[in-house]
Amino acid sequence: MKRLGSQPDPDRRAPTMVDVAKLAEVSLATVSAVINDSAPVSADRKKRVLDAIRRVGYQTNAIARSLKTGSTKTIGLMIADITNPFFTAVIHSIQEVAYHHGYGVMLCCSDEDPEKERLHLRLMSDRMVDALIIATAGETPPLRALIDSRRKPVVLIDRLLDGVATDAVVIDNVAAARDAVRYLVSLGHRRIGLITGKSTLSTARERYQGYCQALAEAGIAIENALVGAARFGSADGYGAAMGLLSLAERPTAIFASNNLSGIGLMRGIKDSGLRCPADISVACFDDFEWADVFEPRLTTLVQPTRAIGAQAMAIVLEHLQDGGAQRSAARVVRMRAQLRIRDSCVMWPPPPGLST
Amino acid sequence: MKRLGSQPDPDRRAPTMVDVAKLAEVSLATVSAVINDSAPVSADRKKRVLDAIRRVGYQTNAIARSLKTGSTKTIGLMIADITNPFFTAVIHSIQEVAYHHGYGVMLCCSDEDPEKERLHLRLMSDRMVDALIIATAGETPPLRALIDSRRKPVVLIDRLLDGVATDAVVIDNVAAARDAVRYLVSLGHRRIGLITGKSTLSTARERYQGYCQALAEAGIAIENALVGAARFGSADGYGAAMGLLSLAERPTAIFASNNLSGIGLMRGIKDSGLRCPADISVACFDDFEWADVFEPRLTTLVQPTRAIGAQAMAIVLEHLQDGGAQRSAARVVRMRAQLRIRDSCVMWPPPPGLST
DNA sequence: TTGTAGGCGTTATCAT
DNA sequence: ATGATAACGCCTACAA
Repeated sequence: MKRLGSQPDPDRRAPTMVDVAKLAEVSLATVSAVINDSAPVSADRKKRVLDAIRRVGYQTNAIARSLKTGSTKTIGLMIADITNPFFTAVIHSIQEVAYHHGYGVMLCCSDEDPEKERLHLRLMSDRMVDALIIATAGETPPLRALIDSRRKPVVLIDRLLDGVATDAVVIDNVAAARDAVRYLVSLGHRRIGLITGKSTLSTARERYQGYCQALAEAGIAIENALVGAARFGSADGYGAAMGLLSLAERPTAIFASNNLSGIGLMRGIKDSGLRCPADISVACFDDFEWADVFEPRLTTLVQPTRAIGAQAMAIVLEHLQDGGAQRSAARVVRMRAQLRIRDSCVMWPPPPGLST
Repeated sequence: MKRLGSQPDPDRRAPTMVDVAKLAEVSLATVSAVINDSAPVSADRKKRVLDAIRRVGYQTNAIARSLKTGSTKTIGLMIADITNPFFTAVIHSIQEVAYHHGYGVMLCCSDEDPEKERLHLRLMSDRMVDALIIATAGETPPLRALIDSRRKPVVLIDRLLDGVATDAVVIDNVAAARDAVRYLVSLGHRRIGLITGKSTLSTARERYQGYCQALAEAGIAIENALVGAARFGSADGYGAAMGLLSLAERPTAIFASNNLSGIGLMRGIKDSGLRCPADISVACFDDFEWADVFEPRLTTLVQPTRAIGAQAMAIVLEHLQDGGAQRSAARVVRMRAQLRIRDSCVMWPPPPGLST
């Protein structure tokens, strides 16, 4: 079937610099010079070029430019779980400063699956992103190879990788978890449960460490039965919570070491017919918009999401501007999370005469 | 300062096809043929090429490929508010199917700002994305121009644009809002408040319409005082809620027409010393993971986020595969949202003898 | 089956 | 100040 001549041509070639050059009656080099302001051009010709650009509707072809310059002006962002408001906030911040500096962001979600991460890494690498910011789902050989090749800046966020020489921005997880558990202890709790994440994740390990430290300080022995393994997902969190809650000697407080497991925990408490905080106190990692609008208002550890993203981008930009100058030793920036005390933790044992 | 010879070369050139060809002692064309499987190659030479690829660590340079083929295999995704779990879920779904078909996703957040949207549009357009999926912050001339140029597929999601000839996938907002308000009416409510979004957004307008329809059906006059204007943000929602709640004759139920304004509403109720649902019933648009783990469990309108994303990508892929065949008339796919009844709405007036 | 050569749209180096 | 012209890395007729 023939194409109808009258319809708005769906696929005419996009105008290029040569179209502009022809119309303006100047050389290609001149057009390039005015576009990039890379060489002096007489006012007269400059105006002609600018006019021509407008007339033909010329737009830079960033692909061609990238091929020539070797820079795509886009950074790759790999996130383990885009469903998690913590990451969402970080993405937002990264995308904002990236754009502000003329960079685009290519997003990939590994869904906490190292295999998917591997594949996505390849996709972004092929597309020649200038740098990568990664919240990894767990180390893979290709990731390590990528970092070791030192061909492009890689900055890790949120999760660290052991013995990998690259920059990173994370929070002080042991201090954060310690703060939360210390607080629980200060309220009188002695049987404090923990819901952890996969031990392949540095965050999970560090938070576990913080939990142990706080307990040790208080002279409380750690009981394995009180730490429930989940994988930073709400379904897992639920399972772990149910385990903890059905213990013969139930914990009086539980610390959920990320926000999704916090959901699972709250759901578990509800399904067990228990009430928070009357029957059990809860603190959890990561703050979110809803944390204070329902009952109980949740006590959380709030992470500086905006700063994490901004810092990661700052490091990336620094590398990109140094143009691959010999980078100094890998540096890991540690930020602090802050305990936001609300209503989900109460004294234990409950003071007499307190209504539920 | 000289570069030290011993350090791991930070910026050696990435290997290209010619490096592979040399090592394998074949021609460039042969290498290309095996990489793209675009022509028959003898087993012997194929093996040599594959080996060489591995040995030099060759990776396709998608930029160069794109320049030649005219396709970047990446789709641009513009989202109005990445902080909103609804969009987050849609992004997730889009990115998943995109990846599954070998496409990358370039993400931009307009933050509900048409001006930012304009700028980001340009950024993605320059980078030659193959298609665009847009949850627009409001129409701008460049967006309309982009669509009218018909140079690349554009599919709108969530929000429609008046009189714009392009595909879209949205939900039936009037039906959804009508369902929610009908439900409130069926519970006995007559003074039902509404928190709307910016009237430049089709979703806000349609949801308002649904609200009006349900009221009309029930023979209830609509009172302007009962509809609070917000802009789909939680702070605005809070303001609007406070207005509604301080009315001399307070509504007995409020419908928040998106999730962020729902937060604001719940916060407002709390700050007013009111309780939900005892003092006031609440229903709101968009479901989210936390909606049922706190008190009260929220009654919401759940959107088929996964399907929305998948459908949008399906349309995009269809266009991309047709290779710009004359596309039929713009088609808008309407999906249904579903009312999920939980505990935040109760009968009015309250039956006697009901404890709070 | 394999190789040669031209071009995708830019940028950048060189003469002029 | 301006204009040819050669890359950038890949794909693809076309020729051998």
